[in-house]
Amino acid sequence: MKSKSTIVDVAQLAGVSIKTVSRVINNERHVSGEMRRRVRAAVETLGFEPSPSARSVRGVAPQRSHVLAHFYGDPGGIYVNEIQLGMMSRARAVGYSVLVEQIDYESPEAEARFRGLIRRVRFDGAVLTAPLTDNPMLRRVLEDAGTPFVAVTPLSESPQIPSVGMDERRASYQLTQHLIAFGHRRIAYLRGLPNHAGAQLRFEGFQQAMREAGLPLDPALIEDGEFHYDVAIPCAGRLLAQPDRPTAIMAANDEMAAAVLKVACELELKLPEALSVVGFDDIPAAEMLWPALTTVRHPVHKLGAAAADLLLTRLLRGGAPDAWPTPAPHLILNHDIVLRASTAPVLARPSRPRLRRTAPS
Amino acid sequence: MKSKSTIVDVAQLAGVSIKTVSRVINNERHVSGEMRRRVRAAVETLGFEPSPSARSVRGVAPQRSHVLAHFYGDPGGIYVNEIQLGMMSRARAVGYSVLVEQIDYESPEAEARFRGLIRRVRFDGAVLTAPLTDNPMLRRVLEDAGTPFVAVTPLSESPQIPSVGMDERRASYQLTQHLIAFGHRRIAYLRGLPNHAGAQLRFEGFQQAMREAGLPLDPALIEDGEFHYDVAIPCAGRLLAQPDRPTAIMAANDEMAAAVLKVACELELKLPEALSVVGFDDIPAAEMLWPALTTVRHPVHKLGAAAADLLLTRLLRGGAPDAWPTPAPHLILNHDIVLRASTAPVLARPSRPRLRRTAPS
DNA sequence: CTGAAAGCGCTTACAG
DNA sequence: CTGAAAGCGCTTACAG
Repeated sequence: MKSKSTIVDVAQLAGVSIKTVSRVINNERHVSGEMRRRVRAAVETLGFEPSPSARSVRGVAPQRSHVLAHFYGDPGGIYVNEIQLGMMSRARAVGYSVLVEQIDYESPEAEARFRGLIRRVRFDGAVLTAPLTDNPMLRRVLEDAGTPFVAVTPLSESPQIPSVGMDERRASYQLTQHLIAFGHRRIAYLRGLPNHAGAQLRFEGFQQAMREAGLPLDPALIEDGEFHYDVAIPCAGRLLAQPDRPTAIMAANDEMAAAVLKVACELELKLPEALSVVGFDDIPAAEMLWPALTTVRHPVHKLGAAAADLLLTRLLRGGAPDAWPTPAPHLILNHDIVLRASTAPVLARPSRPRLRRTAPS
Repeated sequence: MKSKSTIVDVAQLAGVSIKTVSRVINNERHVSGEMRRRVRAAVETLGFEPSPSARSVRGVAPQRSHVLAHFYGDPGGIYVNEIQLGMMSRARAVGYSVLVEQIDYESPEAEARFRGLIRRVRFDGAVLTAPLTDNPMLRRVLEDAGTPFVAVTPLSESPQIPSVGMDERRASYQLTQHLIAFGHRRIAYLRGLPNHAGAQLRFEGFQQAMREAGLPLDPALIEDGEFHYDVAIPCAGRLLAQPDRPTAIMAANDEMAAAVLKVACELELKLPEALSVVGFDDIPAAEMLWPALTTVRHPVHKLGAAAADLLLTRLLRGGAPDAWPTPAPHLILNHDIVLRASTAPVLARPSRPRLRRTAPS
């Protein structure tokens, strides 16, 4: 209800031409201090705000929306929120905001929806997180629109697309070594969903550490927990029901590790002496669990910030909105191994009578 | 890189005037089927898309952004994400997107920032969550801008502002009754931050149930955990170190309840026999804890959806973007009490020798 | 350094 | 039902 005045009003009040007003508004050079001052004053008293629409009718850069989008695939939970917070931490400093959108990437109408979205709400750049990062449709649509984007993924999938991630394989390798150093030899593994690039890398890190230590990879000790608590519960049950049960269980994420702890508590195992458990990510619950979970701190917040940084430096570079350098930057952020109470040296277990063998499922 | 064609191109191809094209685009009446068909065909072949900027230079409705904003104050975590998901579930069906912004409401430059935000990124409506809901500055700025907003809060703070919430007092009351029904008489309470409207209501519900049961409110059994896990740890420690320690502890949220469980596990109390614990909210960790936490399911997702609904029905009503009805709607959504393993009937405890009294801190 | 003119792509009156 | 004209608020050439 405020901005009713136009450039003409300002020009009249300042006693100059509208062109001069335009020059001042756009901070062009070749304006005398006197003129500039007069125009500024007029703008102030009238509370004049240039109409964005009118400005962009004519050529002019397609007008920045000052919005960065975050697209993600699965419900995501805390992970999504941390990425956003990381993005915001950088965005707000330069006057940008963050828009979030869950993409139903498997739906047949996904492309039409997404094209509609990109036309309707203008955003200057986008961050994609797994499992969206390797979706060809999204890439194509974003490229068509000339919207730069950054992938949050451990894999540098394309030299054209910048990405940020952590070394998931190495982290998993280190965590496995930690268990091995504690004397564990029968170590079980709970895998995640294969559509997440990290799932494969984490498993590889585990395998590598086991191999290097000369430890066997018993297929009976590998389960697929799909990254979900509920799915991991029966997996943990099977693992711990084995006659020669593992002394340690490594889960590809904290949710599944939580499932292992739950089952172990229900079996009244004494933790961590009777069973060491490790997870991955360091979700808020990790510390709250009993015992507190040893895990890898996934620098999710930093990943969001780094992705936003990449986008913003390109967007704010002024000129050349052209393209990323080739090869596009691929950032690997540091992680921490968080040692808590859920891991302990393996105990020399008194040999016990073999239980009846459970049928493999 | 697509939409290069203008209304003139379309008019030429279709062999009509630009005015006719304009009419078809805007679905005006008084256009013959023939004309309409020809124009449609031309639009199709040219891939014509009217320029939003050009349309809005002239009068025309200020142009909807099709964006709903969610403003929140504290980091928020999973709560924030659930609100967003709820909002999205309604927004996407009608072509709206969700923008999120954390507001540093205590900063002195908050107002300037917020005014900048509201001018820069256009959003058609906003959802505010605690502790932002009763912030006068935000309200004023939004009202100045004529942007409708809905508060997510258990309190109907103003007849002008629509809100959605749950009956936090009643839920807390019910949960306390559950403990009392299990025979608990010494029930401790962990309070939350007073800047959250729910904190007070939850405490009132607890007090009411205690009073009605004729149970005393021992000040030594009330601690302030500030809704945070870390802060609640020492509180729980003090509570459980008392010579005549409580048989049940009620926490104003799940995070604090998790802290109680952690301390209890460390003291090697047998749960839930030796101590019943309840929380509030039903965060994802609630189920993962040992023992699984009895709590109130806060319908956060539904609150987000309901808030978005309120906004969208007003925005989509077409005409009259005027105002909310008076009094503005105040929706109370149902909650569930989730009974899990962390509560059990009180055990007749063998009287034990009094420990040395710990000094009140 | 300053300004009068033309034009951006579309819509609003106003005629037919 | 259709169209030629004028105009939205601003910017881009082009002169002074």
